[in-house]
This record gives sequence, structure tokens and C-alpha cells, in this order.
Amino acid sequence: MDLAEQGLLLEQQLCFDVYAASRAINKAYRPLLEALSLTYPQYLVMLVLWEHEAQTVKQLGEQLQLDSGTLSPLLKRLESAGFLQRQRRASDEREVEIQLTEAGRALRQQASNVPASIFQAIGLSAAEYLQLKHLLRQVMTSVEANYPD
Amino acid sequence: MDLAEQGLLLEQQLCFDVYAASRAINKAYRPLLEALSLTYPQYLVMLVLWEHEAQTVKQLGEQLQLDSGTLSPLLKRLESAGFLQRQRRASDEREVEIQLTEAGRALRQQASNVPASIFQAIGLSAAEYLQLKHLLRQVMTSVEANYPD
DNA sequence: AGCAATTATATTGCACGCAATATAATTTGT
DNA sequence: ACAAATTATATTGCGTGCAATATAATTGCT
Repeated sequence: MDLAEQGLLLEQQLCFDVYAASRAINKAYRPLLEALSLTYPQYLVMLVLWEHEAQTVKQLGEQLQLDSGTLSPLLKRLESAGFLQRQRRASDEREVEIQLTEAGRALRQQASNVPASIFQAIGLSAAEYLQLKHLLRQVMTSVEANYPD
Repeated sequence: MDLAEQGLLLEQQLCFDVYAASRAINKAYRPLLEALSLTYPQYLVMLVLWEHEAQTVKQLGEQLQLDSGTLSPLLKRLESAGFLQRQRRASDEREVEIQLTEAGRALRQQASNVPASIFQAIGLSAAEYLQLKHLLRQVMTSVEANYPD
């Protein structure tokens, strides 16, 4: 087996591990979030909104690295679930401002135990947790430099 | 802000980073794999098949952690692209054996430069690469222990 | 042998992701 | 002021992922 062929084995490892870990984590969130009637991407949107209530679609997209093709239908689902409202901004009719409803705000309390459950399931020490986070950020920075948006 | 609320900020970090890194890596693969007419999950299937030609759907699913709901349509697409063939096994008609075609085998040469390109884009040293891989495997092991299939 | 589990795959339905396109509002350049 | 470029969002189309269900083949039990 030559070097190129080895690469076709070796490389499967890191990229596949990131891909598989992402799906494994999603699987851990699923039963916890099901109780809140949220999917994981919906939960991420709620996290951002709990932190800072009024956001445009664009601002949400920048923080989550998602475009309107993903966010528009997702936000419509959260709206019809009663967790938020969408309205065009008077100052700039192109922008859509997302506002939490009372039900959306109330959900935050029900979600308060989720982070600890997940941290426990992930089973890393605080140091490993930070190290992993740091390495992943390095990967993202580098990949985005090589393949900009 | 109490502890529970802090969790709703802090936790966004690692899980979101895994999620975002997975999508960033996918974005890096996209232009490289487009030249081979493959998506990233399809490329993963081809990697497994290049390594060991004859596999059942179940065996592929075990290695990639994907079920037939994902694999069946994906394999059909790879078949209609001419890269593999699917046939029921005579010895057990429940099983479907996947066989590479000549075109599927030939694709391996065209893919031989992909791993190096991706490794370069990821921009980690060999040591960091292995460390990240190790941490991700720990996460998967732990998550799967807490949320078994 | 015969019937009840079990197993392997396929199908359906739903929610992402994301490229490509469309549309409407605003900004820019002259 | 006004046409061209830019910006923000929405829509369409396609390929995953995955739960739930269906179907057909095999195995196990008695």
C-alpha cells in the first residue's frame, strides 16, 4: 500500500470521528430535548435568543453559521410552536426580527438541567473538555481560512 | 446569573463546536468530492468499500454508524451512478451484498489526493491531530455508554 | 414439522443543511 | 434623483439522518 492509499485509510479517522461524534452528541440531546418539543438546531437557536432576546435572522445565522435556507423554515416551526414571533423591522423592511414569546422565555427554566446532563454524558474532565474545544476551534479557523464562506 | 443559566451559555461551546466543526469539514470536502461526483457520506461508504470490497448493508452500517434508513437510498444513488452493485445473497436472501464496479474501483485513484488536501486544510500538527482524535473517541465511547443504541 | 421470535433491508415521514434562485428593500455612484 | 449594485430573507430542490413501520427470510422452540 503506497502513501496515497494509506491516506485513504488514515484520514477516515479524524474527519469521520468529528462526523460520528456530532451525531452521537445529537443522539444524547434527543431524549432531553424531546421533553421540550425542540430539535437540537432549534435548541441552539433558543440558546442564542435566551442570551439576547431580539435578533434578526442574519444575526442568528452569523452566530450559528447557518443560512436563511436552514433558518427560515426552522424559525417558522418555532413560531408555530409558540416559542417566538417574527416581524419585519420598521427601520429596515428587509430585516426580520425574532422575539421570544412568554412560552419561549418559560422554556429556559425547563432546559436548565440539560447542560449538566450532557456534560455528564460526555464524560470528559474539565481540562479535556477545554482542550477538545480548543482543538475544534483551531480546526474551524483553519478550514474557514482555506475554504472561506 | 445562577449556575443553571451559566450552563446554558457554557455548554453551547463544546457541543456546538463539534456540530460546527463537522459542518466546516464537510464544506472543505465538498469541492474536492464534487469532482468525483460524491457527497461526503457517499465518500465514506466508498472508503470502506475500497478497503474491503464485499460488504453487506449491515456491515457498512456498523462501521459508519448509519442505519438502513440512511444507507438504502444512498447506496441506490451510488448504484445508479455506476460505482457499485447491490444483490441479495444466495446464502441468506435477507442480506444485500455491495460490490464495487470497475468505475467504483477506478475512483480510488482520483480520490488519492483528497486526504492530503484535507489534512492541510485542517491545519493541525500530527500530535494535535491524534490528540483530537483521541478526545473525540472518548466522547463517543462515553455518550454511547450513556445512550446505547 | 410448524409457529413464534429474530434478523436484514426497505420505505415513509419529518427536519435539517446548503447551493441556487427569487424577491423586495436599501444603499451607492453619478 | 435614479439606475445599478448590494443586502436580507424566502423558496426550491436534493441528499442526508433517524424514528417508526413494513416485509420477507431465517432461526429457535417445542
